[in-house]
Amino acid sequence: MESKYDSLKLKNQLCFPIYLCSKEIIRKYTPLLEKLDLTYTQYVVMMYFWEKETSNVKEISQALLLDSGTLTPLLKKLEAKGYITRVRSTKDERNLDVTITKKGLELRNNALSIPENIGKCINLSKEDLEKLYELIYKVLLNVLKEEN
Amino acid sequence: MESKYDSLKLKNQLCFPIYLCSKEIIRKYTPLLEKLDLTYTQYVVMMYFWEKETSNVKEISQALLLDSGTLTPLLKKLEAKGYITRVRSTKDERNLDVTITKKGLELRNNALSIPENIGKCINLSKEDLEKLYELIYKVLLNVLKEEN
DNA sequence: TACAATTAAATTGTACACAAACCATTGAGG
DNA sequence: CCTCAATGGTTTGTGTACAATTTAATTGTA
Repeated sequence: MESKYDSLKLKNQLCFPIYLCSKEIIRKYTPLLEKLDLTYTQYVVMMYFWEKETSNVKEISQALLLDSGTLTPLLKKLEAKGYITRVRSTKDERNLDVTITKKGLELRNNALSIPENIGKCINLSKEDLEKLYELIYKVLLNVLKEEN
Repeated sequence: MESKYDSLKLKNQLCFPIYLCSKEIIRKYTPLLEKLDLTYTQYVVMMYFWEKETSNVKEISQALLLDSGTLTPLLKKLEAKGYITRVRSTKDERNLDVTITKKGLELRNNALSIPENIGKCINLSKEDLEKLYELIYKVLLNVLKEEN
């Protein structure tokens, strides 16, 4: 029987399974990342630095869609672990120059097995993977596009 | 040029856009849910109670994949808002009977416009929506299946 | 050149999210 | 019965996550 409340049923929600997927995949990462002494978010930031060795809070924030209020303590933790350095820019003291260290760069070698490992958990065919990637990106762009 | 590190590039990660999607959609919910005095997680729990008026922490935890350590304070907040009641079961004092109140049930009427509103942000065709739903569910089941 | 507006980070406050430890209740075996 | 293992929930500790506020530095402008 239909009801005007059908759209509020959990099984008709798209966001809920996406939210669960995100949480549960991240949970799969946790034991793998423990060996690197990283959390998932820290791992994402390290992936960013493996591609761009120097940056600042604003750039990271824009690239990873993370708030400065999230990044500030997170970067301090990565600095404490010796993976990055944090120094005020001499050109513009408002900016914080964040740079990966030798230790941080070397960490990448210990992370090489992780993507494969997670891929096994996700366990999709190549076509499904590509389609999912395409659709998730489409949603992400749509959600970010809207200014309302 | 190829590199052995390619699999660690952010753009080759599937989890990252899923994680962003989840966060950003939830962010779209926030202003809509403000009118109901709910956060996203609280909203999910209320949707659960709109379908099942009485439950307990263990059942909710299993249905929504939320830890009891997350649920305890969250349910206390919903109780403080008057949307649910929390009473120890008389049959087995270990269980907590959680029941939606009249006020909590009535709240559903104020939530009716939300799914449509979010749908507009996500802005996918019917086919894309169905495909995405299917794929996300497939991933979720795979990730949950694995016991390693 | 003062000084208002802007900018980049940091801080504050609230709310998950979950592992691990804890605690009270219950049920099962001796 | 009595004890002890199992169960269901709560608490504690750590780490995001972000809105809103604050602070310090810089820039644009009268």
